[in-house]
Amino acid sequence: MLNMYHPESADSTVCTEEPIDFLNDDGVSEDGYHGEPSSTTDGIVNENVIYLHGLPYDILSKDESKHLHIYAKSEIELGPIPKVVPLYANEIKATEDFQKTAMHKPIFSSKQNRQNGNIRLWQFLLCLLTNLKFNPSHIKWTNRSSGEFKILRSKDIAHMWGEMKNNNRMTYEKMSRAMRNYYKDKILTPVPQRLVYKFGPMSDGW
DNA sequence: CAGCACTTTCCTGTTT
DNA sequence: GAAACAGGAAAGTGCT
Repeated sequence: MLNMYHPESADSTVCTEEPIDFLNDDGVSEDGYHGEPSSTTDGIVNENVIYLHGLPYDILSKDESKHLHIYAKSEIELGPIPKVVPLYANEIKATEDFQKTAMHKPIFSSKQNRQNGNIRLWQFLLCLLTNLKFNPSHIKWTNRSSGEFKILRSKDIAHMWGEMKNNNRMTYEKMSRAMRNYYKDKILTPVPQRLVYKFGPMSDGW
């Protein structure tokens, strides 16, 4: 997978008005880029979509000078999404500097999140959302700017959560109960659609 | 060991 | 009927 963008132009508010140019350092092949991304870095998923900071952008066109013209989908805004994210749940656990590199730091700095060093369920979900290994195949934003997301592969995600906690008895039934506990504290807010949740005012980092 | 935060487990009932 | 959703209640886990 190729890194396709200039960090200095991709960092903040790419977006809705003007097309942004991205240079392909290795050249753009005639047949485009297909198939699954093979690394944690952002890049072109297929001829129509590029990921930046874990978020999808439509590729409008590419020109002879190896520039891509992209637009964010209308509901998407670029936030402070980390560039470096872990690939797998067990890798998250094994990575000692997870808190420094994988997650945006406000997630771990707010008051209600620093009781202990364990990752919380909502942080785990946010991590999956910022990782193109799982977004959009397992979990995806349904409204990026409002923090609304949908779980697509409930069994797999529950299993990964269990893996994370060394608990092979975890199910979506039980994981979703833990998610509903968040409603009271406004870490998540309910959305009246199956498998759709939304980050609330007491969560951050998204 | 105690107390606390955060689940996890179980359960009954409801909704999609 | 299966899969999700809703919460109450109690037990378990990891930390300070």
